[in-house]
Amino acid sequence: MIRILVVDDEPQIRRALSLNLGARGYEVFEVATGEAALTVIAGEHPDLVLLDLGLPGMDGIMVLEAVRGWTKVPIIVLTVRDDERSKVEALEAGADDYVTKPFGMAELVARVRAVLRRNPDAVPEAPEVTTSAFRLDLAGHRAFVGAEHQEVRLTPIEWGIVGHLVRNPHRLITYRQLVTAVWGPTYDPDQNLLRVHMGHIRRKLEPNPSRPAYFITDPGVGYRFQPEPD
Amino acid sequence: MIRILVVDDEPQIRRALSLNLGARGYEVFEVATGEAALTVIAGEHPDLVLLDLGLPGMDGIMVLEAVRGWTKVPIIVLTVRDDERSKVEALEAGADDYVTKPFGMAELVARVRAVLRRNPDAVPEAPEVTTSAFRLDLAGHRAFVGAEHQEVRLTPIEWGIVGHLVRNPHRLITYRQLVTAVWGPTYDPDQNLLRVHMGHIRRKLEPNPSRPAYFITDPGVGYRFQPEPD
DNA sequence: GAACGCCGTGAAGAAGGCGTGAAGCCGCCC
DNA sequence: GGGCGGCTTCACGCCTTCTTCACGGCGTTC
Repeated sequence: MIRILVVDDEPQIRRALSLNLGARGYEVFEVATGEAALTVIAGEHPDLVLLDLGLPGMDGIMVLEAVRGWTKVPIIVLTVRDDERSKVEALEAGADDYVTKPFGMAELVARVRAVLRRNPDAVPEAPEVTTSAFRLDLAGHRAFVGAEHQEVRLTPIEWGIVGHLVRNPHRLITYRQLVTAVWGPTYDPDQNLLRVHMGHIRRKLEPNPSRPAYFITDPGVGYRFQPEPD
Repeated sequence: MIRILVVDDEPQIRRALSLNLGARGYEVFEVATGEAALTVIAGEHPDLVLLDLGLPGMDGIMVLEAVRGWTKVPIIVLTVRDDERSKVEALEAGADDYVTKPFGMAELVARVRAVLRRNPDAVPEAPEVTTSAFRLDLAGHRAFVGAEHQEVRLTPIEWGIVGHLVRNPHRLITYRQLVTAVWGPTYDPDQNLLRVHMGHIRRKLEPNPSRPAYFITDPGVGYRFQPEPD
């Protein structure tokens, strides 16, 4: 089921989009403000965002810029502004497509499909990771360790950290990248906080927590996930 | 017994379809308006819908769009309009097939069979879920618990929540997904509301409501249905 | 060898989420 | 009108989780 977030302050527009997209089999969420959009994008990981530019308070461009700091979710901008500058500004800020109101539903749906087609990896994300020590079900938030496949429970923050590392195997992830992925771009916690959580994660998943084999520290930079220990 | 809903405002057409399909062993319902069609589809869950486009008031396309928001029931459109645009419009709106009047009964029956063949999961959509603690008849909205198969009554909202969870076993469903599935994409209730309903559901279905074994909480994210406890 | 920086760990307080009982409200049926 | 069932909200207690702080280990640098 493909999940779409509609961000618009006009209820009748949200309604119309909801009905039409829902009729095409998409699961639709609606929010009216930029702030709420950020929350939902971070929490729900929708497959696509339809974003109105003319929002009260935090406007569409600000949402775009904030969001692009931590996710590549496809975003289609909807707006009444038809001038060249606005288009360039939105696309530069990271929008995937730009639709001016009023628009036909057929056109919008076609663009939605096009953008989703262009980002094929967005939907079928590999939800399972298996190593010789543990198995992670990213989508179902379940983790099993050892030969006995005993289930262990990770907390939401732990899932955030593990998920981000595991989705980028072998890649070095900096502290800041991890922090913005888990807590959002504004948060600036004690440097030690990440270490504490990593400690918890290792204790739950690593066969020998004091000698990490999968979640490797890169001193001074960040962490790295190694699918198979050397 | 495969159940077919006929939606047409002309009584003689309904009659003819009824007779012919009934003779082939299908169970046929008839309604004359789009509004009535929605009610019957929601309430009876027919296995297939024959939908006339030229309805008074709420027309066929509107019915299609409304229906596609919540069910994938196969729909064959019947109409006098033979132009390309109408066909595209109907198929885009979610129709499975398009038949122009006048049509032969043999052809229609063949198309009915073809559409049903194409949607094999539509008919045997497991309307029943059985665990060692309870049995749910999703289609009939009936629930039985314990070894004595005692019936318990769930409210509409409870059926909405349970149904959505149970149709996605093992999958983690976020709060927002559940809320949009039950109350619609606009609704943004007190976070606590879902917890209250989950409490009621657990008290009715779980053997030990204070230690849920089937309807599992994923703290900070949502809920998950586990068909068999570990 | 001492000082420093960085990392991991244990413990403890703070914060927040979750479930629950109770009460209000509303629509419906008797 | 009265009773009833269902939906929603509120307040509260519990428990998990998050966060902070202090400390020890280890390697590097001076």
